[in-house]
Amino acid sequence: MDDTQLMKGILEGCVLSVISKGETYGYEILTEMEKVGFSDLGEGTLYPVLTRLDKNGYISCRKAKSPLGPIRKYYTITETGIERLEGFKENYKKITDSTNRVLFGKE
Amino acid sequence: MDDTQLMKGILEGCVLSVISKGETYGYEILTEMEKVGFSDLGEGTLYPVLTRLDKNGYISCRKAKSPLGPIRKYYTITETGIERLEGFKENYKKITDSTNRVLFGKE
DNA sequence: TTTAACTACTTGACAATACAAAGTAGCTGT
DNA sequence: ACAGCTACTTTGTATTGTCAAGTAGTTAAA
Repeated sequence: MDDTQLMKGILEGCVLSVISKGETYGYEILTEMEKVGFSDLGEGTLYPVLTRLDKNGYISCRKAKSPLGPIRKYYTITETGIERLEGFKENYKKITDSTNRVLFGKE
Repeated sequence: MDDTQLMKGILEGCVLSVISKGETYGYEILTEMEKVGFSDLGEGTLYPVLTRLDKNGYISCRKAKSPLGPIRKYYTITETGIERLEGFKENYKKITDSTNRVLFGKE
């Protein structure tokens, strides 16, 4: 009924894209995502994505102390991650092209 | 790992959109969807969507004999379905706008 | 010093849904 | 009789976004 399903799969690509722009950590990604429009992205949504991306080898992780607050986990995109991101972008384009055609009749 | 997740939620909106253009039935929707680019959409994917849309009152159903093959179930969009489709379109735009911003840096 | 507010990450349970696979069944042409 | 097409059903599985609650460090106000 709600559109939470629309987020599926999209989120992973977006997070990977944010990380591809330079080393960053969870909390910062969270604010970055909010800035571009994913306004009510919860921590319980984001952090599992990071864990998954790490486990799949798309990003690598390093721990470091924060100047304020608890320890941070800094993430960097890997080679495989870059490939994955490219693949994702292509697929995303293909699917949204089809969708736009159906929804709005655009070419 | 694969991009099957990207379909989540999108499919429902697309199918609803196809039905909104005029009374139709499952098999025809399947070919229509393939025509616009959802090329390997299986029956086991589409039919549950139709059942769900019907159960939620977004479409209504009527059975009729087919000139060739077994009985067809013809679907029409309802008032609620039209509203749902409008809501979906808005939400879809919002999310893809955000996504495009992250992925391609577009405005 | 206690309290709140902010930073920062973790974990468990839950609901949705795309897809594969297999099955049922009617019709047509060879 | 059989293949091939039309047409819908059902069962099972894996993935993943979200909610809720918890842990924990820092700083500043009360």
